[in-house]
Amino acid sequence: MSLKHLHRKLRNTDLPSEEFDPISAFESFETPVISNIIPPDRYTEPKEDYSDIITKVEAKKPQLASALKKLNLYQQQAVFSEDQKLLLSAMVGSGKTTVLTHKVLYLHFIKGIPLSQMAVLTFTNKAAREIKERILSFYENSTPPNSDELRYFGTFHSVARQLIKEHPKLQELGFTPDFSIMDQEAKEDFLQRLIVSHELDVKYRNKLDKRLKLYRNEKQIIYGNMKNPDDLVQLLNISRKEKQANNLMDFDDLISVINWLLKLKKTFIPEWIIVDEFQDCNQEQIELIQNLSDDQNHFFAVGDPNQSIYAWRGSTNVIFQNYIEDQSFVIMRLPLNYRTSGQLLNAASCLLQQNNDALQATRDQGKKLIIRNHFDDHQEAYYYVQKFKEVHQKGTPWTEIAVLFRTRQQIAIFESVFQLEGIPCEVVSKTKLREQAALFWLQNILLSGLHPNDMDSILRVFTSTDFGCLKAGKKLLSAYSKFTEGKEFASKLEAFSCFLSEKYKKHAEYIDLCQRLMGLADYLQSRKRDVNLYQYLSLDFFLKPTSINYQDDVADIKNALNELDHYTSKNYFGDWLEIYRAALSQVSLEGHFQINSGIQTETKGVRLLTIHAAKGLEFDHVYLSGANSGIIPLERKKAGYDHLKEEKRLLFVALTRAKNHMEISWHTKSSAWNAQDGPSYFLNSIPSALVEKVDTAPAKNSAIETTQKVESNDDSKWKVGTKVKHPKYGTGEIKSCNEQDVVCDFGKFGEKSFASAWAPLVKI
DNA sequence: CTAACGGCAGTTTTT
DNA sequence: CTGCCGTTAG
Repeated sequence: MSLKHLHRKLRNTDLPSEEFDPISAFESFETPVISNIIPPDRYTEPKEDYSDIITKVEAKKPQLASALKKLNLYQQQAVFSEDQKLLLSAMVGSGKTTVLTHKVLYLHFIKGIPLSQMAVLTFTNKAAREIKERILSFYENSTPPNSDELRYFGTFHSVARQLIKEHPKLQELGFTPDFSIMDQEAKEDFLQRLIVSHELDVKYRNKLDKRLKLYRNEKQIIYGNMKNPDDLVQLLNISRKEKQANNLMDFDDLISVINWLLKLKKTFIPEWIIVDEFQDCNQEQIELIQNLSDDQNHFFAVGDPNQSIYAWRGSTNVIFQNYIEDQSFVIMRLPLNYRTSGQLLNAASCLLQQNNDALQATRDQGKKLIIRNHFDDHQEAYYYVQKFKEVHQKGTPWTEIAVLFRTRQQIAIFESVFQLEGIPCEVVSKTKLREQAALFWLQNILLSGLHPNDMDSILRVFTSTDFGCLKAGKKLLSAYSKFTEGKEFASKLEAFSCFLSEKYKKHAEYIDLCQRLMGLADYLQSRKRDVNLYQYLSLDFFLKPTSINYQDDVADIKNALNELDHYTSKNYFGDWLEIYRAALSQVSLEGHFQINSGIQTETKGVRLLTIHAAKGLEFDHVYLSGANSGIIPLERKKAGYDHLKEEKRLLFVALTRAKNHMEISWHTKSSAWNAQDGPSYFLNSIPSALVEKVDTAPAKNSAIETTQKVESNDDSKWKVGTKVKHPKYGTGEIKSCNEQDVVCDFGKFGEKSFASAWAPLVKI
C-alpha cells in the first residue's frame, strides 16, 4: 500500500480507537526498517552516589564542585565517566548542554586536559557560543583561556576551516591557506555566473541547489520533466577548477576538503572529541570525527534520536543504530525532563516510538494539552489577540509566548493581524546580510581586498545597485572577458582595475577605490593596530551623504567595522592580515558582522516561528497553529516511511517546547495549500485522558464572523461590478464573489477566478 | 515560431 | 495552486 493511499484511508475512515497509531499501522504493511530505539539493557545505569569524586573536586576547584553537586545522578555519571567512547542519549529538556560544559570543565580542571586538546563540535554558532560562554563564566577570578586555546571549540565548519589552514598538504589540492569562504548565496551567484560565461545549458536553474544535492547523493541528473541530461556535470567540473584557481571554498567543501587532507595525513588528534546534537551528523561529519580519532583518544557525544528532524538535510538516521551495535561504546542516558509539566510531557511522549518510561517528568502535573478547532487562520489570529492580551495581563511576558507553524507561509497572516491589533511580535528568521545593502557591500569590499581573485565579490562591489557604478549582466561579463583575453594579470582585482580604467574612465572614484583595494592587504599589515578602514577606503563618498539611508548606512558600517576591530585585536597572534581573513570567514560562516561573543540582540514580543526554528528553545505558552492532516504530517508526492516518522518527531519537538501551556489548533477551512479537513491524525495516538478538546465555534457562525471581521478591517472587499486592476491582466470587472472566490472578467483575457483573501486585485 | 497542454515537484534551514 | 520543462498543434 502506498503512503498516499494510507493517507486517504486514514482520512476517510473513522479511526477505530483513540490509541490507533498510523505509524504502526503502516509498519505492518511495509518491511520493517531500522529503528533508533536503544534497548533498555544497553544503558549503563548510574551509581548510588558520586560524593567521593565531588570531594576530590572540592579540594582542587571548589567552585566546580558546588556546581556539580546540583546535578542529578545521571548527569554526574556522564560528567565523571572515563569511558573512552561514550554516547549520551539525552531526552528533551534534560540539561544536556549543562552536562557537556561541566564535562569539559571537569576534564580540564581535574583531569588536566588542556583545552586546546579538546575538539568541541556543534552544529550552530549559537550552540558554540553558549558553550564557550558558559566555560568562560567559570574564570571569574582568574585569567580566562585565550582564543587560541579554544581554537577547536566551534561549529563543524569553523573547526574544519581552522584545521584546513593548519594542514601542510593543502597546496596539493590547489589551495593556499588564505582561501575565502562562499556562503550559500555567494555559491549560487558563482555558479550562475559560470553558466552565463561558459554558455552552459542548465535546466531548472532556480532549483540548482536541489539538483546539485540530488546529483551528489544519488548521481541523478534528470530532474522534473527533463528528458535528456543537460550540462550539469560540466558545470560541476568547471566550478571545481574555478574554485581551486581562485582559492574559494563553499560550506560543503570545508568538510570534504579537511576529510581529504586528514586521510592523506593526520596532523591533529585531540585527546577528547566532544560532539553536541550528535543525531544531526551527516555522513561527512561522521567521517571527520573518525579522521580526528585514533585508538587512543576519547569520544563523547550527546544527542537525542527523538529530536532528529533534519534527515532531509542528510543527517543519517542509522547513526545511533551503528553505535548501539558497536559494543565498545558505552551508552548512558538523561531521562529526567526539567522543562515541561507532567500531563503535557506524557502527551508528548505518546508520539515517541520507545514508549517505556524513557522520558520522566520531574515537574508538577500541570494543565492538559488543549486541541482547539478554529474555522480558519484568520479566526485563529483574532482568538490569539484576545488570548495573548489576557495572558500578558496576568503577568506572562510577551517573550514567553510562541506560535509555532509547520511551514513558513502560514506565518504571514498572523504577523499582519498582530501588528494591526497591537500585539508586539517578531518573526524568527535569520536576516540575511544580503538584504542589508550597505553591510553586504562592505563585506564584498573587504573580501575583494583580502582575496583579490574572488571575482564574484569584485563584481558585487562595482555592480551594487545602491553603491556601485556598473550594471550587472551578461554584457559586462562578456566585455570583461573580451578585455582580459590573452592578457596576464597578477590577480582578478588587478585585471578588473585595468578594465575599469580603460573602459570606464569617467568613474574615477571607483578606479581609485580599486587601487586602494589592491593596497588593502599592505595597509592592514603596515598600519598594525591603527587602522581606519572607513577613511582609507573613503567610504563616505560611496555611501552618498545625500541619500535617504545615509545615516543608517553609516551607523551600520561603523558598527561592523568596530566588530571587526574588536575581533581582530582580541584574536591577534602576530599576523594582522591573517586575522582579518579569519574575521571575514567568520562573517561568512555566521551570516552577520556580530562575530564577537556576548553580543546578542534582545528580542521582545510574541515569537512566530517554524517548528524547526524552535528547536532548542522553550516558552511558557506555546501554540501550534494549523495542525491539519496534510500539514502535519506534510503530505508530499514522493514520501517515504522515514518521512512520516520524522514528521512525528517534529510534532514531538513542538509539544516539548512548552513549559506550562500547550495548545494545538486545526482549521475547519484551511487556506494552506495541501491541507486536508480535520486535525492531524498523529493526535489520535494521544489518549483522550490527557487532552482537552475545544470546538471554538460552529463553522457557519464563525465564517460569517470572520468575513465581517475582514470587511471591517479592510473595507476594500469585492462587490459585483467593481472595476479592478490586476498586475498581469490589466483592468477588469468583478463578475461574482463570495467569501472564498472572486470571479473577474478581464476582457481579452477572459474570466479568471481568485481566492478572495489573496486576489492580487486593486480597486480603481 | 508561439500558444496551449500535460506532467512533475514543491516543505523545513544551518553552515 | 504555482513554476518549469517538453511536447504538440496551429
